[in-house]
Amino acid sequence: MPTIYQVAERAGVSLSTVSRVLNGKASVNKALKERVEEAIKELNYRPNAVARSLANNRTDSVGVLIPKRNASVFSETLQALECTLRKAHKHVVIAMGDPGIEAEKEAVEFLVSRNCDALIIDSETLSDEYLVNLNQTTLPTVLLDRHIEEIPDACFTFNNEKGGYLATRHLLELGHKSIAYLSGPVSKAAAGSRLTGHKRALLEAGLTVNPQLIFNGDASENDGERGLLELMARDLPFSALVCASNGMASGAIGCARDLGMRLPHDLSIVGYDDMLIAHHLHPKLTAVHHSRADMAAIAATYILNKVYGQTHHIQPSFEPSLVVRESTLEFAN
Amino acid sequence: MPTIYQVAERAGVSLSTVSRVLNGKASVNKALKERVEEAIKELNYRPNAVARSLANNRTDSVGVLIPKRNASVFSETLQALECTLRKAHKHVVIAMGDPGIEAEKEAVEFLVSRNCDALIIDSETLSDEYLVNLNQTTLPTVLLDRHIEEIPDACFTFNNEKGGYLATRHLLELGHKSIAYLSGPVSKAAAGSRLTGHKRALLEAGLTVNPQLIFNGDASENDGERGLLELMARDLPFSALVCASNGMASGAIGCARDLGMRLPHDLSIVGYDDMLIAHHLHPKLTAVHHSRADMAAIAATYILNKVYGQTHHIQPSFEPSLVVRESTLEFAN
DNA sequence: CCAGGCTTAGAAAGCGGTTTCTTAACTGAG
DNA sequence: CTCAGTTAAGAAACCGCTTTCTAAGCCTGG
Repeated sequence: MPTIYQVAERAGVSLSTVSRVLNGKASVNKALKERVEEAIKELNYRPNAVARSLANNRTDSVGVLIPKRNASVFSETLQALECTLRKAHKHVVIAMGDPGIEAEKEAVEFLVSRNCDALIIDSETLSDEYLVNLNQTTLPTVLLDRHIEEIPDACFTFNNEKGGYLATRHLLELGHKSIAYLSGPVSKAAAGSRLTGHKRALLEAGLTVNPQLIFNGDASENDGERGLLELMARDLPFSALVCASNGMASGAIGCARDLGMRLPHDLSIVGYDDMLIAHHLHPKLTAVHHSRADMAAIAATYILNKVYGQTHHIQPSFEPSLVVRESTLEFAN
Repeated sequence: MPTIYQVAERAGVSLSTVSRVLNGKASVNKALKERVEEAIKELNYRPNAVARSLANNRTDSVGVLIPKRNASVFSETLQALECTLRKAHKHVVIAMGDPGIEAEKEAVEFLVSRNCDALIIDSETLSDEYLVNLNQTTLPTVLLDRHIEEIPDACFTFNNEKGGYLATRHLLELGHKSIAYLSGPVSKAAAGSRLTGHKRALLEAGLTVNPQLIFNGDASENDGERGLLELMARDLPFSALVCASNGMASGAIGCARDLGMRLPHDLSIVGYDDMLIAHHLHPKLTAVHHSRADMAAIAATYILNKVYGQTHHIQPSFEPSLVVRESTLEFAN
């Protein structure tokens, strides 16, 4: 690998001049500039990124921490981040937290020790305090799908309340009056908001919220099955079901089928968020959609602006929408 | 951030001594060593990875190129790579090729320009010649799911022939005699091998290979549907179908259902490779499975040995296996 | 008791860039 | 024509660490 020194030698100039040509910050004589550029081509020279980083105190790399969650969440997010950042010549260093707070802290440490310029974190586990501290004292950090009071600018979240609202309103518009709900863990803000939206839709429609129609699970496929069984055991008839995650929807659908129900005729089901699952289930699942890709791209752009002094326009718009597929049907008596 | 110099000062030694303590390569006086370690703790010192890289001419980073293919392939591979490499304190820099040879070359360039120590590439697009040259003249490179004659050691592939064989043999064992086959693009080695395996199973069972029962598609869901329709139009009865990709299996299942067929009673279907889809389809899809995670982990370990002089034992065993779910049934005349 | 061999610590030279500082040359105004 | 004021190129310091080189100190054996 040729160095800047060899380029200078070949062009008959000092290495400062070569550097100036490379960075274009200071003016250099046109003739010299051309000689340098020629030398660069002839030697097939490429500046050493490491040396540059050392001198600049900047690595042009962004650390990304995504837990080993389900495949589609993971890859959609990462693909969008990588794409946005690479266009700006930043690279993505990745760490995948094993579940567990210690493992995730270690992953963050790992990223920090690699001298990333910024961090993008998607974690439910790490504490507010830790993240605020990280952001304020160590590295600029943005959070995906999470909100923390102290650092609102650094947080990017979906409008889960609206998502829950949309799901339920869709069913209401189809004429359903008795709508059950499989909730994710309400200790998590996202699950709580979705449920809030569900309730708002009911109230707006003049209906009452019946806690007997709400099941609290952990968002897993397994709990989808358990939830449906338990709701049915409560002996309160319902013609539609909102699942706050597509994993639960998948479990519920399988369970319903095992029970001999015909879908969507006997039960309309709305799911949430995982488009890959939604597409492959049968019936194809009507579900609330929000674009993790959009969120990721915006978060990455925010970093570009904040850390690298770029000036992209950001329009933080990633509202949920409802994608109607085949799992919901008009209420027929 | 404290530097090694400040540590030296505080410990009252030279920075060479601190360096030696850090790297443990040369012996240092026990008392001094303790003083240094104390100073490190007190200052909360962490060596600067960039400076270290510059001095060592080594970044401890491995570039990974994975095309933006389907989510589960992507994330399974990446998760395994990251996990294996991080345990060895190497980090993963990621680039995602947009489809297209130029975009992928650019992505490789990007990784090379970041001074990665090695490359792990999963690409169907890049030419043999380019990859051989890359491996031999630029950076140690390993290839995932691809075989190139000139650099056999650097290639890690699945036994697709065996996979195709297993799929078909399963159906034969269930008593099926007339088995249709939806193939991926035979120009790709993997698809060709699977088909070869399929044929071998037929021949072994004393059956003949009927080209009328083979459809060549592009592995997409869409072509699964097209394929099934075309095969049925050929008016040659078949009781079972092998799909060389789960995408096609998904398309075929949807199509079969639209045609009013009952699965698996009217048609047994075997799929290939994507466990996520296989799980969520209905009926749950019996499919050939091979572990991309295993392959990725082994490839990463190979890099660890070759580039970083480690000495892990490698046992390159990732044979395909058949996961029987619900989409295949005994042939009942 | 002293020469020779080892061990160990410090000084200094890189690694490959960026940037400040210096100086030489050139500009234009008085 | 001279002198202050710019401009542009080179010299050198620096980023933080590793490693070679040098030399000091110790031990051992003759």
